[in-house]
Amino acid sequence: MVRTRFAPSPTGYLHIGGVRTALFNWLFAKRHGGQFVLRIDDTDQQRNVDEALAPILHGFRWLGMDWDEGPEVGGPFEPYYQSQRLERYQTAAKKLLADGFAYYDYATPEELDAERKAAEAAKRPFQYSRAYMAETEAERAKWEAEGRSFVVRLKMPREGVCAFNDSVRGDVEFQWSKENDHVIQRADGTCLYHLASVVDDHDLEITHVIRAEEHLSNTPRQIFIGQSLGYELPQYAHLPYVAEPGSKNKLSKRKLEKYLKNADFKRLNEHGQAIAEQIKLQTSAETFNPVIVDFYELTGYLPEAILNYLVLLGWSLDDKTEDLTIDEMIANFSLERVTKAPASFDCKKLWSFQDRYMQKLPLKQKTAKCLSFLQAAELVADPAPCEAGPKLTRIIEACGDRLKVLGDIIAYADYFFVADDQMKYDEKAFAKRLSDPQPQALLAKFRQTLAALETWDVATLDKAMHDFVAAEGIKIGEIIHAVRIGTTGQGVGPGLFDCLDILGKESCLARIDRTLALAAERNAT
RNA sequence: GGCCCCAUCGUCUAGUGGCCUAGGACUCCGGCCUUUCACGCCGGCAACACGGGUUCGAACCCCGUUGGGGUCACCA
Repeated sequence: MVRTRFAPSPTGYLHIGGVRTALFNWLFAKRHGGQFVLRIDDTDQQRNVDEALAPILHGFRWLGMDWDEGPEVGGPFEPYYQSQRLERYQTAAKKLLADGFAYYDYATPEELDAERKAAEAAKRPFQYSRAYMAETEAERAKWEAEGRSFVVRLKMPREGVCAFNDSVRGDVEFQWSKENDHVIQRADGTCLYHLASVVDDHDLEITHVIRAEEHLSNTPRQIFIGQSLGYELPQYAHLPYVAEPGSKNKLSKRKLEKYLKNADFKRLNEHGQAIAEQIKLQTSAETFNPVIVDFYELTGYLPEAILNYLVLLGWSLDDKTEDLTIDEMIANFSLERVTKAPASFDCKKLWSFQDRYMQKLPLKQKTAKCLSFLQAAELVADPAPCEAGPKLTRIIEACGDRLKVLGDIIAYADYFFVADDQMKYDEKAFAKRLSDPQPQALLAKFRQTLAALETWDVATLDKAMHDFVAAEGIKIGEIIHAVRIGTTGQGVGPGLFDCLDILGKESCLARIDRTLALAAERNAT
């Protein structure tokens, strides 16, 4: 039975790189009919774990990555919080101590620091001298008489090699002599990550530890802990990390300012910020930016698109396949096809996946999802009046592939829902197309044509416009932009006849009248 | 700096000794279409880091160089 895990630390947000790691774990478990467990690595923080965890669990749910065991769902190995498993680690530490694989260390941080500095000055790698190591009661008593407190350190081997097989890197070797005696238990009795992690992986019967490459150099000490405790070791797989846009540095949550200098990243971010503003979302750069998964949910990306983009970051099916359904990912995922080199986060490519998935989304679903954005923007009441649905469907059809994310509906649809006398104008477009008397006169004249129409549909409007153009001997561009701005306030948008049709005759005429009046007013000043 | 990992178009990648004149995708650049925008269509630019081997033959194997990155906590 394959069991994998993802072990987030409750930080308050779900990092996109973390999702990629989690996704690979999840896919691997699913592929082998195994289980995926979520374990919370909260050995360090005590307060507000629930609060800091909520966005992470929410992110997993949104992405559709369900966990078989873990917070909220429970499981046979409860609890799934490291903060609640302290006794297990202490027991393990005790055993390590009893078997001579760990020792009490009475060195003060200052003494340790001095050793470290001396090593540095002598240009040799630091290795603790074990000067304050105590392995017998007598030694302990001696140090304690001096009033010293202790931590528990691993007594790492100082010769030989640590060799292990990694599912993505192949055979890896480390010299034991280069390893340090890592602390596994603090003076206050609490235990550290490496001990906790190894004990938990064993207790939770994790078979495959699939994690980011940054843990590769931690592996020897974890192997030492595991072996010393008599555990059967899991199979390791170290994934290349996700790198910054346009560089090979590890993508981090703390370097937002730097990423914003990347034009693509900046554009993606600004687009999201604009939507957030429209739905009156209070955002902070810390938790709302393209490195954090919430960003994509809040602005209306589709989870399948995100997942599809991420799965291809360090993995591929073959030389051609780009679009994969979740089922196809599960059916085909393998660690053997994971790349070794880090992959940069490419905003443009993510965007193109989103675009394609958006166009594939059935109209009915798109309508339902867009509706909640319009409601958040307070353009449509909640619950929605019954005429809103069909109208929105028509708008979305008219928008076609202009909608790249669900949140785009706001910018494309606001003028369809706003009262005629509340419609806002894009001033640049107004100035360009309606500041001269000529287009104003044409618009006024075309208004009469529209007023005279008895039927009001796309075909009729289209014909009316073309007849008008022919009769006036003008080019269509000379009138159509003025009509668009006159009725929608915008210089760009869906096909004009669709817009007019959706708006209806009464609104169109009222809006054109208002526009004409405004233009006249501006002529005068 | 020590240790470890990595190295194909700008980016994500295919490629496991001959099928490679190196394939696909995104981006970019032309052109077409077009009432705006967005699509769509057609075409194009663009890579095996370098140097040695091994071999009849190397993007693929070996060694070295260079470059990039990760990691060196009483963080996770």
